[in-house]
Amino acid sequence: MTVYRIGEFARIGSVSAKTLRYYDEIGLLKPSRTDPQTRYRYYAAEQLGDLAQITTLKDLGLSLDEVLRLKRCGLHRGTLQRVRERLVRALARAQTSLDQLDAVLAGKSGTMPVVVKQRRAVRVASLGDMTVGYDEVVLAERELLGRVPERVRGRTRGVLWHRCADAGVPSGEPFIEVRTSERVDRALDVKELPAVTAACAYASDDYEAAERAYIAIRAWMSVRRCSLAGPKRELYHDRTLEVQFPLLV
Amino acid sequence: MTVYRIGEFARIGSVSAKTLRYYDEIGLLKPSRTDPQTRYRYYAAEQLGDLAQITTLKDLGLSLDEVLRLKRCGLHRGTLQRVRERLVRALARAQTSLDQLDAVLAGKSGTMPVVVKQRRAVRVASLGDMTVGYDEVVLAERELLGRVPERVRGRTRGVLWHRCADAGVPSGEPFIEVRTSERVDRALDVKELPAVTAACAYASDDYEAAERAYIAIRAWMSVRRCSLAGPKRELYHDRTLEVQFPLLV
DNA sequence: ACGACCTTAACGGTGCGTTAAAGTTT
DNA sequence: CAAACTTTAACGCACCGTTAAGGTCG
Repeated sequence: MTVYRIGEFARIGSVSAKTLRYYDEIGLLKPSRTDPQTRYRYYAAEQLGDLAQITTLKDLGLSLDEVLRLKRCGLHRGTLQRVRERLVRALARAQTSLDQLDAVLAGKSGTMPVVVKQRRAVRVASLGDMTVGYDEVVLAERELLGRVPERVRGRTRGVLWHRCADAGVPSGEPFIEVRTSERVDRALDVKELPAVTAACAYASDDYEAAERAYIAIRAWMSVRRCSLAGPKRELYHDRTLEVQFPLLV
Repeated sequence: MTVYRIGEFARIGSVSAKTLRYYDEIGLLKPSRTDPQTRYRYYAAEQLGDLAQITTLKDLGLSLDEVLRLKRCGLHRGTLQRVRERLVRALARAQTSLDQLDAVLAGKSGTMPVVVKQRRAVRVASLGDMTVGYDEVVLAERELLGRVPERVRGRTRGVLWHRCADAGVPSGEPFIEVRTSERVDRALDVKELPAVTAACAYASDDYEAAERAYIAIRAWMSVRRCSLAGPKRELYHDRTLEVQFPLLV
């Protein structure tokens, strides 16, 4: 019986000696014999197959821990299915990232960052659904602020756009967060802004920047091939505007 | 000017407070103000855009270090190209891994592990090109061994298959590694086995196992859509057989 | 006896998550 | 005053790469 010391076995198996020591340590691949005197590890040729098994599974994206469990329990169908799902997700992610990046490289660098965020539901007060021009929305905002005293306000406020400027007369509904514990002016409409997954971009509080944010999100969505799931939102964080496009899950 | 403490800024930006502290620590995103007394971090709303920038780049697969460099040097074309290449590779890898896994899930689990290895060039001696039947190869091996004394031999030996059994009469050429420093029987053919990238599988030294290894590699190659680049090799590691199919880069 | 090998031990790197103990703000 | 926040510090994670200081093999 020929045996191999760690270095040669590593060369044949195309891994490092350190890797083999590590696999020994975690019980993934024990040398067929270890000299108790010198602690030298000796491997048998048959273990090349085991090592190949490990490296292929690892290359498929399994963690060493999963490989270990598979080794103990036999090749389990369910585990492989889970791995498959991970791979599918990784594939999709890589694909959209690539499309995304290509869009950035193609469009002359004028793009703004777009991020996906989960937003929780928020209890808000508004003047009720209203169709108005752009300027009227600004006035409505002011009126709303006047009707909601400081101690009732949350920190979130903004506008729900039921219809955008590009579809004729814009229709916006200013809102402001209110604390759940507080009573509010009965003339106001109090409702729950539903939780959403949204594509978001940030802009300083001028018209041009906001326009660029809208363009960026639309471009982003066309690359991702996803569609709108509700009225767009604008949120004011101090003087910074957060534009949100709700997405279908 | 409204300012945000780390917790709220983190919630708005959809990251953890710990992440923000880390970004501060590595100089990626410093809070607009830090109270020197309490060391509390205070963020400004405008920084939401910077944070979004960071998270999008990170989601594209850049390391924080790369994001940092981009921030310092401006969005550099070359860097984005490198990222693109990484993404393309990741995509290809995920795709083939998935195909690979699906093949395993489809074929009734009888598959053997196949791994890709780089093999260095090896100086070998052989009896020269020969067309022979399977049994004759075994005899030729014995003769070759007889002609190469122990002290000249390397550890690698095996057979080059110039033509396989499935293409009529098999044609194999046994070889054995020889040390570069030594002279060899002048009747023998001494040459360099070129370095290759090969798909490898391991089998115990019986005919059936070897056959399964061949089948496994062929299936693997058809999934990967890659083709053969030279004669197949069989290497003996003690009583274990390593089957190698050289691949086009 | 020499060089090429092997051993253990310890630190490093990524990008934070997760306590823990203590101070701050509302 | 208590609750909800913040701070630093330190360890942990996966998977080894990389020294360093010392024994072993051919």
